[in-house]
Amino acid sequence: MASWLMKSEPDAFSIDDLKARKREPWDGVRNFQARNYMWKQMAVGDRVFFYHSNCKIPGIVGLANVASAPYPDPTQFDSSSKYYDPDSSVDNPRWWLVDVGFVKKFRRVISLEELRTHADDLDGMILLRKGSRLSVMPVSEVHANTVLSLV
DNA sequence: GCCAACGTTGGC
DNA sequence: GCCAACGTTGGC
Repeated sequence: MASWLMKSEPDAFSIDDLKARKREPWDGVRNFQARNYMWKQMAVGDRVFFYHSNCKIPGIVGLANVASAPYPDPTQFDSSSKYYDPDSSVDNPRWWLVDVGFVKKFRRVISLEELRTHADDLDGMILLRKGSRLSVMPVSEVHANTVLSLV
């Protein structure tokens, strides 16, 4: 089972929202690398670390899982959506997503600041790389276990 | 709100 | 194919 980290701005969609909704299509991703992870590499049941970005205390706030096979992001075909992509077509969709399912909310936030204090164990973690802006990224087994040990 | 870092676009 | 310009991300 692979592990992933997916970022969300809590003002837009938080771990509490996922808890309430149980499951959510991860729409709106418009970055090719992030899309490729969802499209080509994720498998149903994979672990997902849910990360709150662009907020007071950025950090990992809980666990989710990959709850569906990849399918075309419907928002790309919706001209009223801010994620509408006129260059995409139903026959040849450009953007793919998976559904994400709620697993658990951590009792506390494993903040970015805290993660940085474990630089030895988390060496090479994409999230911690300078300038990293990926919103969907793989997490190695070692890094995943380190994060879980902090919870 | 600032701004560094990055991805994407488009002119050439 | 280069690269400047632009828009976005996201920590601070």
